[in-house]
Amino acid sequence: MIHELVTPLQRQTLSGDVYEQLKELLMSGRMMPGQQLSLRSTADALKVSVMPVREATQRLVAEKALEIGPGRVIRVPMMTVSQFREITSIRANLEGFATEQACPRMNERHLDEIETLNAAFNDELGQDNPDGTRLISINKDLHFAIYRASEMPMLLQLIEILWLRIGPILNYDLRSGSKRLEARAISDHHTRLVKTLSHHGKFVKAIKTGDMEGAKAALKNDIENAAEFIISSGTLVISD
Amino acid sequence: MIHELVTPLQRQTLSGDVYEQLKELLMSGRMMPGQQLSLRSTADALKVSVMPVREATQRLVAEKALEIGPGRVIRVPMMTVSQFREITSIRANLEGFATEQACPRMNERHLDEIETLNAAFNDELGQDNPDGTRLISINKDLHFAIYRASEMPMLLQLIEILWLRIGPILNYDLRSGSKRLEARAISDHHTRLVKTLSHHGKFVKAIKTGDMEGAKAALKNDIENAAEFIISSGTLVISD
DNA sequence: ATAAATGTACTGTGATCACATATATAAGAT
DNA sequence: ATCTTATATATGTGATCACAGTACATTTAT
Repeated sequence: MIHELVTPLQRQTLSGDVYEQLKELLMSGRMMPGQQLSLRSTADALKVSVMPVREATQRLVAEKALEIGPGRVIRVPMMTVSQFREITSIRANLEGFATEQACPRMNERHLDEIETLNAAFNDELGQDNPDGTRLISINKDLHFAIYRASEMPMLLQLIEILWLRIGPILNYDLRSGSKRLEARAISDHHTRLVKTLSHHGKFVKAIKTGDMEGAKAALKNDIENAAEFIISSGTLVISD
Repeated sequence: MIHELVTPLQRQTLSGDVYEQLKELLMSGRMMPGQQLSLRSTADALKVSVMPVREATQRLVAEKALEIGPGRVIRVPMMTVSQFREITSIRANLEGFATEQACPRMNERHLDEIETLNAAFNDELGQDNPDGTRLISINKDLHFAIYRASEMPMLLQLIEILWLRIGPILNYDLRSGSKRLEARAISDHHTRLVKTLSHHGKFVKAIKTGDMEGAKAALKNDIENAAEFIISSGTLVISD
């Protein structure tokens, strides 16, 4: 029978689709901090009514992935250094906890997935001109593959909220950095990025050998080094 | 001119007000797990249009404080034992972290506020018939007074999401418990509750003396004992 | 008497219109 | 030329209507 072959095609709500799209835009850094977005224009761009866009944006505002400025303008939030430090601190704790919970629950499928992602990451890293956006995308998938092994959906949701907030920062830095620095500095930029991100090697290794404490330590190193890199690059707002 | 005398009346959005109201209803346990709510009826009850109620409920659904069941019915979620255990585990970690961060930032004002709340809590506890709802309310204020001292608004928001989910469970147990048990068992019920909640004594004491590790330990004790009490009371869903 | 069909009253979702307000543009006066 | 004022444009918010479902009771046919 056909009925059992085709996808149930249970159509999500339009609001949900719009939310997912905007979320992806934010996490992949296609929107830069401070950028405004209007309900009607994005509704036109997405070929939907304003209604779904309203609900999606309101949800993102609730998650602090967007904010309403003076005059009720909707924009992607700027981030101060202290705010960034706070999130980094929370991440080190929460994602460390997730790693700790994930380790004893690791099975073959998890390890295969992680290994594949790690290989893809190193492949991209070996290219002459590594695609920063792609690196960050794989980076995200790698982290969440580990956290998902903890079998704690609620914990995962909390971590996602944090990533949603730092997503724009990560990629904005990456993109604006390429333009801001002259050619010479760019390679330096990349060198530092590579050095920062390559901590994953130790991280993944620790995960695979079941070294829980080692994995936690490597993860915190990863998070804090990346944060230090972002802060020193000067893309954040100084005022508090 | 009158204009400068009257309250600025900068009215928040109606959606925001409705959200706050529903949030309060949920956290104070006025709605029981499984209870449905319709947009139009609650809109009528609140004397507003369905529009604000829609946005408020959607936000609560996003925070998993409400859920959409089959037929797209909106209801306050049931909670399985494993889900409850997960949240308890996350809470012990996250609120422990908040306490750790709060301790070195404690000043006189914080300590005064905490002391006042602690006194109110013990007063209510000393009554013949302690008001369970009030106890839980003070309990919540006490915890958040401490967490707020951490000066980490983002961390606070994450913890609030967790409390929003367990709020209904806490109070539902308290209310249905009084009816479910016969008179004799009720006093036993209360005795256990008192014993469980009175861990606060040690908790507050540790906070005031700046004993960070002691405070963390007392807090985890508090959370885990309360959780054990809830689980053993049998109000949670067994199926997973 | 039982079961199938139908109707009715709900549900959330999406589109469209009305409104108050803020921002930018342009016209006017000094 | 510059500052003020007025108009126009665009913004989010809220209300209302239309629609596609679902649950349940009533009715009808077997």
